[in-house]
Amino acid sequence: MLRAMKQKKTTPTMKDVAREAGVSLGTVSKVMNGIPVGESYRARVEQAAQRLGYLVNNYARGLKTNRTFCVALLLPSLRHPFFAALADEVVACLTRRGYRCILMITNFDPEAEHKCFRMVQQNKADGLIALTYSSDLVVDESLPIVTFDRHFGPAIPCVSSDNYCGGQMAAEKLLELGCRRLLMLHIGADIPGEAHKRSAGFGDYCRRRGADYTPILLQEGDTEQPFYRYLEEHIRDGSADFDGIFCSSDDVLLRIQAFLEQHGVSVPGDVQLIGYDGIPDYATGRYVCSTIVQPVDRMAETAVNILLDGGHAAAGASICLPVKYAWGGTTRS
Amino acid sequence: MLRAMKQKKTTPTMKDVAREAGVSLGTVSKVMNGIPVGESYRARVEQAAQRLGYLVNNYARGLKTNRTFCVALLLPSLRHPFFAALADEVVACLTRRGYRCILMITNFDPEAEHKCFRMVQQNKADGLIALTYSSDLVVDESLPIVTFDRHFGPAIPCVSSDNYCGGQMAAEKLLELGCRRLLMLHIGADIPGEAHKRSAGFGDYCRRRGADYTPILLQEGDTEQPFYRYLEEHIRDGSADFDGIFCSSDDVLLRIQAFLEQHGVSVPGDVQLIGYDGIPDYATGRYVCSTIVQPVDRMAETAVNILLDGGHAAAGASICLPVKYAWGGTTRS
DNA sequence: TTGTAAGCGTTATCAC
DNA sequence: GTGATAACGCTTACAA
Repeated sequence: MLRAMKQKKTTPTMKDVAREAGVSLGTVSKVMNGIPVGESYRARVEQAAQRLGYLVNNYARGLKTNRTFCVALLLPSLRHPFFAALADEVVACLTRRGYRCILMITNFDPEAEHKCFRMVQQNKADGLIALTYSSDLVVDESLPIVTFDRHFGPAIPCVSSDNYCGGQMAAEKLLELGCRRLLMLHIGADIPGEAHKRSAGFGDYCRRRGADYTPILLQEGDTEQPFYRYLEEHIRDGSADFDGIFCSSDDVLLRIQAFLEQHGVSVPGDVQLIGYDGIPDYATGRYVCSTIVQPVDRMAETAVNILLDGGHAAAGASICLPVKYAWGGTTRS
Repeated sequence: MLRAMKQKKTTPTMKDVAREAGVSLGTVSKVMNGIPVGESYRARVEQAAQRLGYLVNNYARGLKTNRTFCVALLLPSLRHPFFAALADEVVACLTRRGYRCILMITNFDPEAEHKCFRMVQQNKADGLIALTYSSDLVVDESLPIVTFDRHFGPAIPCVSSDNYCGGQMAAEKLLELGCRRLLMLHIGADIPGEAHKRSAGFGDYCRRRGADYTPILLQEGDTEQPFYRYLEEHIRDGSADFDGIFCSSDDVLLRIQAFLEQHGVSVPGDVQLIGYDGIPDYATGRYVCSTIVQPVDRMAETAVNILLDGGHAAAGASICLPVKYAWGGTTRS
């Protein structure tokens, strides 16, 4: 197989296919786009394309059509399994629908978030799915956006798990399991989003049932020190003033659990714990603690569907997806 | 604020900026690309761009220049923290260098991988970073590629942690900690990549030291049943025939540990365990087990650098980055 | 230096 | 139904 002269390393274009197939440019375009065309023509074009290894150039197409089949996903990090799972599912949904995903990681940095917004527009992504903590999301109105857990005004749909209901479920479960003095440990309660509804649901339920409960609310970015201080002050010789705790997320729970056990309090013997998120452990596939499970897959799918189908029609729609309680060892069964 | 007639929702183009600034198209282009231009012109163009909220259209630019500042990342999944961490770091590196990242998830499906390769070319990504299990990677020669852990011929650079050395370190450590009858549990040993060197290093070290060791090698995709069967057969009344195990990854270790404890064998009291990967637990920030730590950040950075700078120069370069041992509770300290 | 114009690879609007 | 042809928004010789 001699190939003496270095082929000009130029990928084949529609023009090449047209020449190869002996048809015109427009015809090739039609074939590539599934637009009806004479059967014999279609065959010749497809063969020619095959022979040449032709693939349509998405950049050229995007320039013409203003559709890039590309959606940007903005997340704070991938180090947290909840975010990772979300990304995994979003990419899967987008792929199924023939879209690509540009992944952007902000590390919780508002400036990085703004840079990303700019990049998204510049890159002509067809839409943006964002889970962000910055309070001001400034981006062109014409760009379809869907957020997770965060409200940016009525024009921007937000999908989340049913945090309020989840909070209620946690309270209900703890009471049902015999807890009488409840604690609620919430970090990130200042964010004007969905997540703070977890504590609202929990509190409302307790109040309605006349249950004894103490909320400790911390701001996003705070240290969890106040939690530990409180626990310390309310534990005497391995016996605690409380017997049930609802934590605003599983990772908080895990740290609290370690702290309790370290102080001679047994879980779930003395104190029962329920968290929020419900991402299975990667090694065992089991939940790491008793928890309110967010339907990550449905959240991802819903976000993608709203973004792609809803257009601006679904604007203002705030979707809460149902959660469920799952046992994971930190409550009695 | 009256805005009776719906503005034509068209984003400003260079032409608009040129008109607004009273200069020519080419001048605007030069300004946007940092090419020297009269100071007064530059100022006027920049102001005009600002006023109009102009951003250069990357798709049009890419069409002209054949550079998209976009790199594709191909991973099997994001549900495994090692992959997630890798993705996190790769995106961070790319972002620092002004690149975007198209994330593709294959779920270990070879067909999905092939689809992705096609997409990458079609999308005119500037390069591809891939961690794949399919044995035949078919993709245009002109597309720069870097792999993790996997050799695809001399033309494609591969970055990995120093698996061989890691295997040796594990053996050395276990012997140093007093283990005398070692076990090596490896899954995925059939893949012609880097990871199988973990067991090679372990085995070689044991042999050189005349240490007693038993390897159990499983293929990728196999069930881990043979591991458990072996363990079962070699445990009598909570005492085991072995006192040290090297697992090919942390998640295998975690399952083995659970199994042992379930059978009355204490870790690290009776048996000490060392894994591979070393991704910290997201809740505590600590390693979930004693392990050989892969330098995820350096691996990501190296891959990105080779891809972006090395061009085809670094072709064939196989980079092994140094690992380290870290204690995580499954060995004696 | 700055302006002009020819493409880059598509799609879409026309006459044919 | 098929084939020219004019955009799409930009870069880049090249001319002024």
